[in-house]
Amino acid sequence: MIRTHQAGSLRTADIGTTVTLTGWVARRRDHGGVAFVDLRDASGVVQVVIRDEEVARPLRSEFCLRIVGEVAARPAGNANPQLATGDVEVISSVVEVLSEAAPLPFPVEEHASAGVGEELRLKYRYLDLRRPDMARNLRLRASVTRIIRDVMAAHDFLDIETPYLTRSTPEGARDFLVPVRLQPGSWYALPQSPQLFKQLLMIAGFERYFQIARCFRDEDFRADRQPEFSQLDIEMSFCEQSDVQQIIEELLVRLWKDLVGYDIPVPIRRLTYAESMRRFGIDRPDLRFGCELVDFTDYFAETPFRVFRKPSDSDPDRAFHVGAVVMPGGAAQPRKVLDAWQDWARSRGARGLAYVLVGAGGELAGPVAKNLSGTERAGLAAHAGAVAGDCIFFAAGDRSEALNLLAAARVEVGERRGLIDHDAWEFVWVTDAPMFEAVEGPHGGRGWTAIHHPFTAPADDVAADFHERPGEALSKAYDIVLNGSEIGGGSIRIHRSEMQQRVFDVIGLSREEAASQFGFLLDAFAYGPPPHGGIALGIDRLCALMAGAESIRDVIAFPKTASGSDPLTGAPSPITASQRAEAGIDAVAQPPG
RNA sequence: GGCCCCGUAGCGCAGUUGGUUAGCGCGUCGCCCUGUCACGGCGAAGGCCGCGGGUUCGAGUCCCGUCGGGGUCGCCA
Repeated sequence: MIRTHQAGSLRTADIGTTVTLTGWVARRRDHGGVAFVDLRDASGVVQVVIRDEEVARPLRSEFCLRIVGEVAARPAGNANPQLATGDVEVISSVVEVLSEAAPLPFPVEEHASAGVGEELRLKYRYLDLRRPDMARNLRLRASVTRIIRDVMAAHDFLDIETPYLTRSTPEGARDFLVPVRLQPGSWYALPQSPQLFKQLLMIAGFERYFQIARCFRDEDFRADRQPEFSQLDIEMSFCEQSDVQQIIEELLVRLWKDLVGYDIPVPIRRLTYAESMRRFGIDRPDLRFGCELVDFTDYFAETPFRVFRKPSDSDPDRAFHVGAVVMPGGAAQPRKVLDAWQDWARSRGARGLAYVLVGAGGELAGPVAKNLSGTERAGLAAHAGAVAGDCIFFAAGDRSEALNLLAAARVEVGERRGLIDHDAWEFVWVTDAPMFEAVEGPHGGRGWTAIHHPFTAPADDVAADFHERPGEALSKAYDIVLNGSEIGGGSIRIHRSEMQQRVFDVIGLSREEAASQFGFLLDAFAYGPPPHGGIALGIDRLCALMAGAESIRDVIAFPKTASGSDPLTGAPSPITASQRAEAGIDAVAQPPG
């Protein structure tokens, strides 16, 4: 006698044996004095024949059963050669109802998995997770973390936990805060990432650290953003960028080979940030299709068309840009559709999206064309790389805003024209991002902020004059991008106090502020920190992409809705006055000393 | 915080220029059929049309507000 709890794993080789199965009733049907129960567990479904109708009749969907029976081949002469529930069935001798089930709030069968409201699914998440596709997602996720631990262990990385109750730092995203009963008026913050702790671990001499860490950020939601999320956090000492990339590539190759059945070509291609922005207008390019952007800034330098000319009153520090993206076959779009593109652009905060249609004979049409000079019209299609029948979309203005619009237009073109191969896996490293970007200062002046984070090392630390011209300084940062989604990012870190101090100077963080917020890290840098660097991979996004899920909610067991609530538990919820008092929420912290 | 879409039976949806008794499929319940597998047949129950105002002789339908869900821009070092 064999015992098994894996209904779906029964095979023809098991015929003749007696098994014990546990699971849920997926379907029950009566035919010819025989009752059939499709019994489902997390591994799949098997059909059980119950000869006692008195036993079978009360069974309803989602009753939890234990069944003892003999595995049998299916009888010949079945009208349907495509067996729905496996190659074998079980003839029951004992059927025990372990627990009954109320009528379901929504269908649990796989074929009905689409189309149920998300809120309802989350309220009954334990039923939602019984659905085979959701169960598959969570099993996939478990496989991902298992392989991560395998690969990390094979390379002697230590799994070290860091605090979830830690110090609030004003940099970056909004913190989730936790009141502290023992020190009324003082608060912990939940970590946005283990960044500072993993750097301290490097100083402590653990040369290779990893952790699958939960991170918390109190920002608005997206389909790929939750307030708490998981990342694979890695840090290494005495390493270069290529060392980190090599580990990640080995990991990604293993994951995709074992779980997707795809061989990722290595080394994964590299793009510099500058090249990515130039060709795709974005630092996370989708390389599954072409339609690369074309720079028209110089082409239109002397244009009579005002929209494409740099305004005389424009900020001299902000680069002016005219760029284009070609929509193959786009000239056939009716006026109504072209107008809809304007609405689309305006919904993204742009003034509009200029376009020129290339006619069958190469002649240009559309409202923009007549504003251009004869010379400009003559060379336009060739410069854009457009042919007869194409539509050329233009964006003009502040360079970062124009590129932003063009990048979105490029993806939109790819989707509308069906240019994106949805079975493709296009990985790319994007490297050499700028250290800083200009921001409005607190009093209206010009300031700088770190693009990656303020512990990222400058690309050339020999010259190391980044503080002289912050806008031109590049960093040793590297992001890993898959199909237009950023799935991870990291950098080589600064390991010398003097350089760290200069970064703080550039971003306008005073010595007092730096000491107050990061003093413990700066102190640690006084004790011989090794050169180090690392990376973090977003596990939720990674799993969502692997599973083909549209939202990371589909690879998280108990996610939250867009307003941050959990319909299952009712969290977040008000607390009582006594809880509030005991937590010391309303107390004012006494300054030390 | 801005913008867009959606809220009709347990679930998924339809509901015409505002018109009389709000429909369909699945599910549920009852009966029948019986090696079926998204079985089939007959029948029944099941509705504050998210909520609150307004316009109108009349509102599921139009307007305003609000709540909830989803998407997106800002935001996410």
